[in-house]
Amino acid sequence: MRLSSLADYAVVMLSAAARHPRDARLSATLLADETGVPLPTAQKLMGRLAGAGLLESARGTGGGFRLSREPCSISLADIVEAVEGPIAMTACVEQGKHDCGLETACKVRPHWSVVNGAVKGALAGVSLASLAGAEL
Amino acid sequence: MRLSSLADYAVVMLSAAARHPRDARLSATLLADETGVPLPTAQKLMGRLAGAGLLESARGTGGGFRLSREPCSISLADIVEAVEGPIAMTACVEQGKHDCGLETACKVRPHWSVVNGAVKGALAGVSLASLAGAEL
DNA sequence: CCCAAATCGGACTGATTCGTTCCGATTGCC
DNA sequence: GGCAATCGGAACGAATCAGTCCGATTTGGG
Repeated sequence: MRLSSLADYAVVMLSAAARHPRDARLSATLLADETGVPLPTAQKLMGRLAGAGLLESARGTGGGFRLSREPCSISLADIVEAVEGPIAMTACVEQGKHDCGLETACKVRPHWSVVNGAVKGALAGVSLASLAGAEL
Repeated sequence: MRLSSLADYAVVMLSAAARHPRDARLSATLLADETGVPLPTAQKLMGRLAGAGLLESARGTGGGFRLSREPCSISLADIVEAVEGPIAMTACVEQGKHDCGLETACKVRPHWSVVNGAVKGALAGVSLASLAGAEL
């Protein structure tokens, strides 16, 4: 029931990125400096976020990253899913894995769907804009 | 963002236990049979749940486990915390660990408290009684 | 009163995942 | 055309997790 620290770092780095002008090129080095995340880890993270479609990357001198969407339309759920994979608290809520081998008619499974939805909703309700912008 | 399978098993086993008479002695072997959880793993889990105070244990012949509270007053949050430790999505929401080394004035932390509370609430809202009892 | 069966409790091992680090590939500038 | 800067993927070490086993303790019968 804990978030991986990679996901935690990703949230911090993206919120830092959202505080920059929308069309600026941010290098991994710059964001690592601003946030305090170790550089190699930051590089890995930026790459993964770009692969997930949250960032656009450009190589070469003067390259870097740029948010591919507006901060208000990027949620915590998006970030977490980009880094950790689909949000599925148990194996049985993940599609295509209904063979948990336990009770054939599992009375618990329907409840997990509800809980999973609630958790996902809590994460989806917080946008990157609100993280970057402001005091609580 | 995923629950450990130990926690998943624990929920299944406790919901099975809740379907038995309140004062019956349940052995780890019995519950393992009913749920399909491997016996050694079930033993380990029951011990941990007893240590957390959710179960009362009795040794010797005819011993076993018994719920220490009414099913309606045991929530998913209780079970998850018993198996996985405190529900804290990030390190900074856990008390006594405010030295994350990142930004001194972290703009993200207050939001994590909110999200953490929402997740915890979602888990606390489902009681063991509703898990054991009924169809959705 | 002693013995034996049954059950809990904790220690050990193997595996998977996580976190980190490093080096090669690609691009733009001089 | 060479050089510097930056992304991209591959490899390594550490920690946690899942699973297994054996010893400690208690009850019940002989």
